[in-house]
Amino acid sequence: MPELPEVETIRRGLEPVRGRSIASATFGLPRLILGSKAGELTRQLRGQRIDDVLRRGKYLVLKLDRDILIVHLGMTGQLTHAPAKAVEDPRFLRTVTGMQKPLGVHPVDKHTHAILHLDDGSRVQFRDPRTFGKIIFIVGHEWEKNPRIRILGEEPLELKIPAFLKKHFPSNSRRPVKALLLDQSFVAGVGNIYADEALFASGIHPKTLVASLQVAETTRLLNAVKTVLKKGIRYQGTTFSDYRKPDGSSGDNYERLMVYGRGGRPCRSCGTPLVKIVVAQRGTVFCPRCQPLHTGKGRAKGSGKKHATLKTMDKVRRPSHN
DNA sequence: AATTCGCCCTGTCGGC
DNA sequence: TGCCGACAGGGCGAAT
Repeated sequence: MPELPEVETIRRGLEPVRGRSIASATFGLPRLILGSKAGELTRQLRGQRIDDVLRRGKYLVLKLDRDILIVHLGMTGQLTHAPAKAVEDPRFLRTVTGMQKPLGVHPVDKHTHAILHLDDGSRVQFRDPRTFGKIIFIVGHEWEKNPRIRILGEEPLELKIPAFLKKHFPSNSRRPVKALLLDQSFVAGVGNIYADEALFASGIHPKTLVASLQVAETTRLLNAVKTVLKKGIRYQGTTFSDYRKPDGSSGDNYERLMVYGRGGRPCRSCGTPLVKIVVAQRGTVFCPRCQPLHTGKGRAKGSGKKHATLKTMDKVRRPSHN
């Protein structure tokens, strides 16, 4: 599933379309389009220049000279940029794990739901077999007011941790911490892969209740979020089935993952078999030894030393109102 | 109010 | 070989 590192990699790969104009556009599946209708959208986009390619969370934002086109890749969305003389590569369609990288972009097939024909003869193609993706058209440039964008939390790579924790950490929440990481209104762009990776990297069990997290742990966790996202970007994203870069090739991060997709296999750190469970309705892999579960009760008492949770810190700072 | 659940969708895979 | 159910999961709206 394309998460922040995959969308960022796609954004960077689409740099060459900056300054190009949309000569024509075609759309399939109407239900993937929000803010306009297929036929109308073709007319609205024609002639517009692509001034910038931005990213917010898992959303890719095309800034046009008059309007905004936002793409969300859902589960299996792919955006490829086919040069004018692109060779369509049938191998693109094969499951990718362990295979060679494709040589060209995907063929236009029944899963290709949008094509932007640019003025240099190249094409931007949107393909999405499971159709969880969305194409959002926004008239004018005020895209950040869109409800789906407005509710997003901060960009994890930009936030300053201590200030962020004070302001945005739900210290009373009874949710498991993994659910919080997946909540796009907390931080924007973390999905199932990088949530599991960040929890492993910080040694935190995915079912740990948010309210019982200690300050040191939340700090470690957010640092880990940053680290695993940056690593994902460095290796140009995680391909385990559908994700591709705009040139059609696969990302290199899959083989570098510590836990995601490795249930039952030995922990790369301690050798203990990794365990797969369900948390927040999502498959979740963790190491029972590196990520032990502490309950809210036992932890602060057991050792002689007290560890402050954000909640208890809050109480020190300002007395409770109830 | 906070949290969980059900649903959307289709390719792939294991079992028989 | 072919059929079939289980599974994958981001995000939204409904239910609890």
